[in-house]
Amino acid sequence: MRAQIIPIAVPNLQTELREACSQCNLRELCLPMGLSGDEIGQIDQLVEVRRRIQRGQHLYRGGDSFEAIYAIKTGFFKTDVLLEDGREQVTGFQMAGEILGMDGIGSEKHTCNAVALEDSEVCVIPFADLENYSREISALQHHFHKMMSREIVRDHGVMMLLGVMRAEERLAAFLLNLSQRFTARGYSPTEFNLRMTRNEIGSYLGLKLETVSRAFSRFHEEGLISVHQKHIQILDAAGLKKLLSERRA
Amino acid sequence: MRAQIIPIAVPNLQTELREACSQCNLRELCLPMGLSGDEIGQIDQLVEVRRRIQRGQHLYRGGDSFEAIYAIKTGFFKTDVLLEDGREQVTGFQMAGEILGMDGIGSEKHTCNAVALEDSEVCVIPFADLENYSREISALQHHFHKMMSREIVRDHGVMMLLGVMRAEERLAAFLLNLSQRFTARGYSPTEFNLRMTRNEIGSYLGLKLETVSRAFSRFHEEGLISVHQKHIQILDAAGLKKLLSERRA
DNA sequence: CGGGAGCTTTGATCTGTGTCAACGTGAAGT
DNA sequence: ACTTCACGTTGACACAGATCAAAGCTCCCG
Repeated sequence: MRAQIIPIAVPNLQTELREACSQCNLRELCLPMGLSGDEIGQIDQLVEVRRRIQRGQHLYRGGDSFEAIYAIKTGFFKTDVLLEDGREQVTGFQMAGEILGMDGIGSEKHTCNAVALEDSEVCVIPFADLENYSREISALQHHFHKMMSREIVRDHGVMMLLGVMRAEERLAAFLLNLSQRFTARGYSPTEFNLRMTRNEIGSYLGLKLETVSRAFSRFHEEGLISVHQKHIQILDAAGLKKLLSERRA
Repeated sequence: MRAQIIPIAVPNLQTELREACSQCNLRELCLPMGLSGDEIGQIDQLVEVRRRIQRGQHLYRGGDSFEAIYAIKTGFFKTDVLLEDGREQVTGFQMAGEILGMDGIGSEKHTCNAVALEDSEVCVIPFADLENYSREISALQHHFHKMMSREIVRDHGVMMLLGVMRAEERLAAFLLNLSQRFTARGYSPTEFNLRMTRNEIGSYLGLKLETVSRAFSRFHEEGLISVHQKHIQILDAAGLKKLLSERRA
């Protein structure tokens, strides 16, 4: 059921592909959201190239020169920033239809790392082209602004997690957020596989992996979720939500 | 030396004023950064109105409908988000030349509160107008994208603070960041007055006010800074930087 | 000039999460 | 089937920062 893919050999095991937005089943979720049929047709040339990124490989690294943003076609990524001493902060997990690379616009260099957590494909959107099309298609311009703004709002949510929530609140918020995003993509709201390790979850939530593991176990004991390794089932979403709204003395 | 200001009476104690970007001494720092003289002239009509916000008043609140972004002409703001139970996360402190309100683009409503920490003036930039001008003036378009991107990068820095740094590292990073921003505005790199309370600093850094106070005292004892109430003097910037790069076992 | 409100400092104690350590588990390869 | 390796779980203990409490400093207002 997936659109036609023509693999072409390229350097370092990544494969380039062609694909038009107008044919893409993510068009309602991704960059073209809200564009008319005509307008989507106009931006079909915007994505000239798709790139495959194997699990564990970097899409880009902090310091790489910024040329393009990337729309995730399939797969799952994390972005992180590193302190000189090696401490890592995962700044986000991104899934199909989400955009990577907007961090690089401001300085013309990427400022974080983007790593595939499973074999993935991204649509390469040369940024200069995007700005050109944006000047012609105001719906595209506006939607791009919305996406950047939402990234800022998302980041505020993470600050809230990190700044004021306790460990179990953080994990509950994390699970509910994943559930909601999987739902928007047509997957089960209650059952999914985590693509990231406990350590990566911990780094995102500002916790150590042991604390994440204990919180999972606690949720399991309390019947809120069922956990088997990376497989998660949400048994009591309302219970998880209650954790968030109930303030401890 | 300040440009002409014409006060006009308006509701709720705020005053509207007119001011052209081409006359503004912040033009090298603010939205018009990098525009040619001609281009700055073109956007002079973009800012139709200036607004005075008294200390303690809101420029906007979460939930307010989004119409405009704001360039700070003078003064100092904080932005924060609230949890239902009242816990507050300060997401940033903004000073002259910085932009407020980009959080609202994505949902057409503001998603945080912006509060003046001292009597302030902002230039109101109607967002629809900004998008229109952006389609004509590509340097403006590009610079606006850079500003949004930098906001994202800034937020990643805060996540790093909150996620992986210890209390004294957070405060050191905070002070160095303020120092650098004051410097960029022509103020002393080593001596300034904090506009925010210990509680607000704590909320920004994910710490309690007592912890912030103790960290200030500790820096003082160690000769890194001198603190008298809100007046801060940085005595050993290198020492503060060292705190950041030295990892504790 | 006195009183009070808001903010800050400092001390004593508590606690959630980190740290360290040992063991369990599942997947991949030989 | 056995080994290996990366990842996950669990327990015991430590500690950074939270919490609780009291007192000090400034500035404003009457």
